[in-house]
Amino acid sequence: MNVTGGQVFRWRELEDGRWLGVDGSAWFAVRTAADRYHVQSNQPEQSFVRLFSLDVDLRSLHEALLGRGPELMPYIEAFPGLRLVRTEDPVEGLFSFLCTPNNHIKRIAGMVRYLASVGPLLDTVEGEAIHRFPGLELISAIPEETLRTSGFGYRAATIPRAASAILERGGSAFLERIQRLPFEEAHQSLQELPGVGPKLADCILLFAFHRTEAVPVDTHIWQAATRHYFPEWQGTDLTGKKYAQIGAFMRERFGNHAGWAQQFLFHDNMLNWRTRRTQTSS
DNA sequence: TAGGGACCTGCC
DNA sequence: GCAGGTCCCT
Repeated sequence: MNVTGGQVFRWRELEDGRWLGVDGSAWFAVRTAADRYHVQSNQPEQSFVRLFSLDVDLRSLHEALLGRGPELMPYIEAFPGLRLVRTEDPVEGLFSFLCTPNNHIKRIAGMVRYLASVGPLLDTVEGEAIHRFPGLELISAIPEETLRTSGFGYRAATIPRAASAILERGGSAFLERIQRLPFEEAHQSLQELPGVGPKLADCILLFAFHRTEAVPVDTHIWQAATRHYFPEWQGTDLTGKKYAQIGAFMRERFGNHAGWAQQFLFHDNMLNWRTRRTQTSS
């Protein structure tokens, strides 16, 4: 099973080889063995099934994707177990992605872990304190200076301000509205929040709200898109207009599965872009 | 719209 | 320099 997305920021490997993760008020300690998972959790099994979309039949999903985009074949074959997560708490995904701009995974994970530590204690597992991710009020109350000294850099300012902006718009009601809104409107609304541009809006929709038609276009998807779909753009820069065109193209091609297609392209390029660039530049 | 630069920090 | 961008300014 391969999983990418915001929620992986709160998964880590324990010394005994198990993976410990938190989602909403649920925690999971997972041991993988052959083709099975052994899961210890404070929640019933359905929570785990839901989180990892284990109820999604990958075989028919792959067929649907390949029917629209045969160019995905090598990526699907390379990552046959790739899945989108389906998180419980949009607040966690939203604020996790506010940590990502112009940043790298390792540091992002540390920042997300710090934010989580502000939340209420859920449990203690293997000596590890498990925190529920803080709610909007708690996040909005974190002083910028505290985040600055905790290594958040300039994101120290946007994170509490974004929480306040959501609260001003109704808090959880705003989040529920985002969930129901047509895609383009939801994408626009999220960009009212400080620190949220087109890319983060797509990440938040895909990973925090499980809007599977969302297509975050980062450097990896830009490379894949110019390789497969827009060869005439090779060597040019990604602009706002091209960003929108890539998403629209992917949605037209893959419909509500565009986000899944994005994941295959992203995952492949993420793992192979260094060698690929070496090949093409030499 | 497109182009350019600043922005925190840490790793390659 | 650059990393899973955004914001602000010509």
